[in-house]
Amino acid sequence: MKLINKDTDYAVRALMELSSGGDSYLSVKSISDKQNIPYQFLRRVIAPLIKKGIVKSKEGSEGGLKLALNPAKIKVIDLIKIYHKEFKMSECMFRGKPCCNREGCALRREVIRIERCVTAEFEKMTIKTLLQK
Amino acid sequence: MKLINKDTDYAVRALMELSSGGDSYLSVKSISDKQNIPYQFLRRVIAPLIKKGIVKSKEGSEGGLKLALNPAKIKVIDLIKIYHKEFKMSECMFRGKPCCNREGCALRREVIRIERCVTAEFEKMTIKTLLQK
DNA sequence: TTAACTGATACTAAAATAGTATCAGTTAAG
DNA sequence: CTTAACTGATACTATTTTAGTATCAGTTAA
Repeated sequence: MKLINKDTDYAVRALMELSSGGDSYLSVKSISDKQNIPYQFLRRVIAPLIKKGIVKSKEGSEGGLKLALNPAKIKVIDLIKIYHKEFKMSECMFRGKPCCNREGCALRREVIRIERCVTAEFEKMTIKTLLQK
Repeated sequence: MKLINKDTDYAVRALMELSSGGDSYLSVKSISDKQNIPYQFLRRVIAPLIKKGIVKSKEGSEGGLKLALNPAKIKVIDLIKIYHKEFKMSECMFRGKPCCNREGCALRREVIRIERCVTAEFEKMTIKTLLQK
């Protein structure tokens, strides 16, 4: 029943940390220390952000991370989608099989409506808007 | 990432079935057949509904279930709460320990706001409103 | 008496979630 | 030219949640 899992939570916090880091490279270690995030976990969380071009990395000593995008361009909905694969609260699926009741399901139609509203909220939410609060 | 789990889904469908059953007792077996719900699972799902006074049961042969409340009085939010214990999408907890970042967490504040909106929607939704769609 | 029911609960399996460990390769500085 | 401080990649474990099954007991109408 959680909209946000640890991956998304840690990603958001790391990105907020990077936002305040200016143009210099910050090491994953320093972020994990400051934000109290398990180091190895954070490294795994950050990997897809680098692949997606949200974060830039520099290898080697004195290396680290910095933002590749403006904080205003980094939407929370995109982060959620990265760590959930499919952002679908109404996906009545289990072991690949869609629920047999799908088509006529009144509850499902309502959940889809609510989901659209939640998605819209996370669409508006960016690292920048979070920093402003 | 699901707002509704199988327990809630099955409970809603069983309650809709009971709504159209008038004042007679319907057996769990007949509901599970009609709605394609695993029988033993459905029995376990229904147990708390009986305890909470949402459904009335009659034991023995020719026994079964019927609604104890008007469909308009049965809120989906209450069902969700029954099967999730705590309806809290923003509960940054793991193994009983609250996340150390709780107080200053901008993301959490926003998720709480969104949660209030989702809760309000499920508060308005009843078995009756679902039957009308 | 028995078949059709509910009450209660213990069990298993799979998936999601959270966290750890370890291999390798890169780079700046001494 | 070595070494310490980094990232890249991935394999592993543990815990919790979710979904489903099995079984023993008691109740009641025919």
